[in-house]
Amino acid sequence: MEESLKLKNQLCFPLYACSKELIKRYKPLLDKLDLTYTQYIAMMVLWEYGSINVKNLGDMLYLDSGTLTPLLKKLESKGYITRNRDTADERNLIISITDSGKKLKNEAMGVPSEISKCVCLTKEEAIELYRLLYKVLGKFGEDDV
Amino acid sequence: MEESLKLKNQLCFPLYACSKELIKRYKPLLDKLDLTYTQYIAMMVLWEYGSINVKNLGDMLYLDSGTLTPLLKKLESKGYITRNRDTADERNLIISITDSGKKLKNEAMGVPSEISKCVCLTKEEAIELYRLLYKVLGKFGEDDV
DNA sequence: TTAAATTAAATTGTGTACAATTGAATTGTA
DNA sequence: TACAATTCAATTGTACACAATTTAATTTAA
Repeated sequence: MEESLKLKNQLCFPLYACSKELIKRYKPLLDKLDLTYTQYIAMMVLWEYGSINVKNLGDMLYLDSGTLTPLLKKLESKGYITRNRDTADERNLIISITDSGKKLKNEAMGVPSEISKCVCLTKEEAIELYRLLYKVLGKFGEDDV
Repeated sequence: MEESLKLKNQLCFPLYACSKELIKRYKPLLDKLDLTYTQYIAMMVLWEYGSINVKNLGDMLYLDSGTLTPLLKKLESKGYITRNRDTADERNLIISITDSGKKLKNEAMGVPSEISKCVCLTKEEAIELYRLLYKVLGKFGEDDV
């Protein structure tokens, strides 16, 4: 049989499966913070930068407004962020972290180390995997999709 | 600032982003076959095995019945598969490929090579990425989630 | 300087994903 | 052999994910 269309010969499939399975490992940890994985990566950007508009947040997370708009409204309803139009350019919506959102960071502090326990790679392998993923991602950034 | 919660220091994020971005590259190719990515990987299993029950298909694709049931009904409505209870054990639903589903394979033949053009890795890097992804996935298979 | 083009967020519609539950069929065991 | 436990697919409910479109604001160019 022709090999090229077999599941085991694809690169995308383990990428897709691995991503989903690892995200499942976040669930019990993030449940304690009342966050989903997507909400968590949005909060990570806000913990680092404090505020950002939806466009730039979307560029960072590889998500569009169709995904972010409802997600950010949910984070707003939880009290972790505020959503305000940029007075200098009313097209932009500026997302800012609240005090409550900042406090959440302390509770999230243990998450990365818990997750790293799920990944059975040597330090060197993890670094190589990281490098290869960003190499593939980098090429995508250059293309206009 | 504490580094551990920065987006750029996570392994899961590039995994998640890379998976999504690569799947986007499938879209124009799969649109021609009237398949989504998830439908495509289900068809790949059927092109190889001809028929399989939902449980085993789900184990292979890391998907549960909540995802597969509607997806398989859609593939059935397109005429690519049939869905029949196993007479030996009525709990099992057996998915079988139709002639129309088999013909679709010819049209899909060019997809893997088109996709490999999107991945700017050397042969050796692609092999290493594949190995690392399956190493991480393998560990998940051992755990009971 | 105003009409066309561009940009940003929101909206709409379709299709996953998955946790939790349900219900039917089968299996294990007292 | 009944009945409890298990297994499998389907269902329910929530949350993305993204293409395509819409609307409003801003920028560009004739």
